[in-house]
Amino acid sequence: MNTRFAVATHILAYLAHSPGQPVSSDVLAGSAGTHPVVVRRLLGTLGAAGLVRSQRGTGGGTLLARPPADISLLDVYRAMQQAEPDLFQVGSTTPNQACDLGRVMQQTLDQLFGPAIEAMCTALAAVSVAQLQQQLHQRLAGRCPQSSA
Amino acid sequence: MNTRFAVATHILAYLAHSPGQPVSSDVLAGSAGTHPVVVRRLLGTLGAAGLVRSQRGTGGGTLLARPPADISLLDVYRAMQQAEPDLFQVGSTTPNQACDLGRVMQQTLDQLFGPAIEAMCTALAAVSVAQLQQQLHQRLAGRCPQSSA
DNA sequence: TAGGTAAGTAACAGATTTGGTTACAAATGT
DNA sequence: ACATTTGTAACCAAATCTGTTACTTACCTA
Repeated sequence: MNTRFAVATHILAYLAHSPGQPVSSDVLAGSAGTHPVVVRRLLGTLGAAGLVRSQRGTGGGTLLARPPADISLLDVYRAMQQAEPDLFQVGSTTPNQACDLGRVMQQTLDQLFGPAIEAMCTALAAVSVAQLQQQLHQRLAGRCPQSSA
Repeated sequence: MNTRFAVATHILAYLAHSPGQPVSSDVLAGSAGTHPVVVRRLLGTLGAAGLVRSQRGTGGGTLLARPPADISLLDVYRAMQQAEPDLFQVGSTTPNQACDLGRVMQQTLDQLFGPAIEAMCTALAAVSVAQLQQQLHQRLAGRCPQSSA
């Protein structure tokens, strides 16, 4: 998998830390260790999925469009998948269409992978950004409440 | 994901079709729609994981090292992961280590993803190559029992 | 033992993907 | 007006992936 999912989650967790306070792509990029444009690309995807809202101009930035408890990792997954459809997909073979075995292999694999992907989605749906933030807060053990990079 | 997992599964299903009968990488490549060397690469990985055995020379080829009922898709997954460790892994961010948030983000993400990956593994473990072959057989509805490409 | 067959493996090429970067237009507040 | 920040397009270097060639090693058979 690419880093997009992880970075997107990172961004959302950061935004959850500053409720009501727009955060610039510069700050987010600094925290996630990437480039502001990369962040803005991801924010575009997250915005299209209705997870964040952005404001241009002075004092602008991005904030969560919903309470962090209402955003699950599955939402993030779906948002990223919308932009890049084969994130968890089983890589398609190009089986020999002349061979019957090859011809039905792809659909059979897809069907068998269905439950596996579904199971993963269920697990992702069980985790909210609020929970993620809480986890982070626990690990931080009080210091560095939100800023510092 | 890359096509390796799918092709490897394809290969195993094909081998399950010809029990006790060594199949050459040429034949397997023909069925999977790829190059014999690609197949041999994958067979090397599968062999290292103890899923297949190969014989060189005339009449040689590869056959399953165990009954297809004793090989799960999780075995395949693990074999491929052995050779390429981050198949389903959550892509690692390179978060700003100066920021406390960045520092704990990676391990927190890993922990949260744990159950999701575990769920997927459980689902994969529930499907055996024998079941896969049976599925294929049903779809083929009788014609093309094993060869033809 | 000679020759053929097939696996094992290294090396390389072309295509694709990915993340980072620059550049610039559009919007928004001061 | 002017500074700030998002929104995008374009491009680059690096990595990755699949296919391919070439060659060695092992094994079987005539």
